[in-house]
Amino acid sequence: MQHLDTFRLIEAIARAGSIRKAAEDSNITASALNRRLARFEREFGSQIFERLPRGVRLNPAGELVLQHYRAQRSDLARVKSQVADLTGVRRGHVTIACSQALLPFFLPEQIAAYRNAHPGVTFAVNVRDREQAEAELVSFRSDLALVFEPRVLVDFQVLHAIPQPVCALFARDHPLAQQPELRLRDCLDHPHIAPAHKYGVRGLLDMAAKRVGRTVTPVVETESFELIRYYVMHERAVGFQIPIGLSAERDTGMVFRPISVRDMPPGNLLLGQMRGRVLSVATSRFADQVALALAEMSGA
Amino acid sequence: MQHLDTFRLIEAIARAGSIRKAAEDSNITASALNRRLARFEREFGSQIFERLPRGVRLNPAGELVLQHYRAQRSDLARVKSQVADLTGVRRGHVTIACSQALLPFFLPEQIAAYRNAHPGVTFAVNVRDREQAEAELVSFRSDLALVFEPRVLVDFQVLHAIPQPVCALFARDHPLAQQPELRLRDCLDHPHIAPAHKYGVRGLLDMAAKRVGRTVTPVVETESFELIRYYVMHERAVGFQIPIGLSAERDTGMVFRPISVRDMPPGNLLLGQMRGRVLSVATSRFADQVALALAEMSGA
DNA sequence: CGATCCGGTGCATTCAATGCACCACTAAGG
DNA sequence: CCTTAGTGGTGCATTGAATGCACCGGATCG
Repeated sequence: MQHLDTFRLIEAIARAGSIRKAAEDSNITASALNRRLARFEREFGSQIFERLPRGVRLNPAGELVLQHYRAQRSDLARVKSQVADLTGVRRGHVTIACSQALLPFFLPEQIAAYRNAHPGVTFAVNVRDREQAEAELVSFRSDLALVFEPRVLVDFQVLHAIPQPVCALFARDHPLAQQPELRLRDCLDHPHIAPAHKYGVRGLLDMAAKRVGRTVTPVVETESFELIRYYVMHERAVGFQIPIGLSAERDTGMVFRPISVRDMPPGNLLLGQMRGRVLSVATSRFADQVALALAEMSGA
Repeated sequence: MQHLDTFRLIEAIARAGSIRKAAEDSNITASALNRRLARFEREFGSQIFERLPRGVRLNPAGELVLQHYRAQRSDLARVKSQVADLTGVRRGHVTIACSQALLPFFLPEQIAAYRNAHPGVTFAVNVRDREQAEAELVSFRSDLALVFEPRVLVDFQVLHAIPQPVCALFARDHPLAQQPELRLRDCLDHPHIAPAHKYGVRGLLDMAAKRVGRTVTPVVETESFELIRYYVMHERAVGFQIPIGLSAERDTGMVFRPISVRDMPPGNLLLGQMRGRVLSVATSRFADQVALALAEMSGA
């Protein structure tokens, strides 16, 4: 696998922007690395880096090469996983890029359930906003993405989708807890804590507020939904999150209720992979399990 | 590219069925080859050959590995082709598996036209029956297939299809040349020369004959459509072929006419590739050109 | 039972990959 | 305008992985 080693070095050069820095990062001499690159370019038949006075930078050919090797590496992992499956040993590794909402309840439960059945399978969970998640898939850094209301859909192949209404959350003794139906204007009339604009929940809130001639003016704006969940217990404020990121049993003292569909259509939580890619056995089975769990959830 | 070299050797072992034979074919010692294989299996993490008393044979894991590397090699070729495209040099190589009907007129014309525009692109044309053609695509030995009435359609992604009625051909002074509409029974009443059963033309003939209670009883049965074309000039016999394999201008002294659709539905000539594969720039453009030519042909 | 094939292994050799020292060059920065 | 600290690239000695040779143990076939 000498070959993939060279590719790892090429990736390091692209990342560092300089042969010498990359050499240092990779614990080899710059000369050796320089030669590896030169040899690769000679054998490949064309330069893949532009030589700049202050370093090097991938040229378009290099971008293609990088993409090719990432795909190859991922496919090799899939083959290994399938082989492991053949030999009876259920091993594998699953990398997931997901929205924050999945972190507290859904994913831990799903991963634990899967690992209970297949202890040989390991996981990596990367928290990413919806734009980053798709980039992760395209560069093969993640196998699956589970995100709320992703923006771009090129190269994102949807494996499963369930609707998730935006919910308002507040302390149990908050006046809104008495309301039979929760309207958006009521939430906005109270002090509220909202996620940053890059998140899908905020996008839906902004859009819905605009439609009724209001704006979202949070007293606290944050990138952390965890903060939102805990904050509403301290100030008598209204937070926002989708149901999958909430649990009535676990967060006692807090209640959450969906905002009326008259004000806001539900958003979509999407499970997806890179379009056209063949997933490893473990990843594929885990995706099946997650899809099933999502289906049961939206059915119930 | 040390790595792809090892894979070439593994392919040689799989082909030869024995390390020693493969070593001889590859001009290295059996010991070196044995070690390469051992090292690969060690690094890969599992054996890919069963060791038999009289040699070795790929195990299921090996089949997967082979498939993976073939895909990888093909994808690397695509990347190289795209890079060549970037650097302005239009180079590339296109491998086609095709039915015999394409050989005399259609493909030479198409290839010559393409090479006239892009002299850097080279071609390989493999004559294959319809079953072999699909196998060629799956194993990445060919990039495109252009075949008449392929049987299996798994993994065969159709890029373009045109109908082709089976035609009867005979000498200009053959009695059938007077007939206003050509019926199947008339052809079968005369001595006829027909292709072997594995060909689509024969399949359609057999089926149509059965429907009218007749059988195809050729005086000459052959695997060569070239023989058929020339034979009808020597004996007063009826041959069969699809229009794309025939030319009124070029084969003077011979005429051909479609068999009435009342007796036989036209078959399909399909241009296809391996499902899901990304073709090289040259291959993709050539496929576009061929599809266009086919469209014009069926339109006219 | 001998001949012949097979995959696998210890040992000496060789050649490609590496590290070191150094060159030429450029962009900043007094 | 010169210094300095970066950069990519190169000649040379060294080393270690891949190779070839000779050989082993075992299975099949005539």
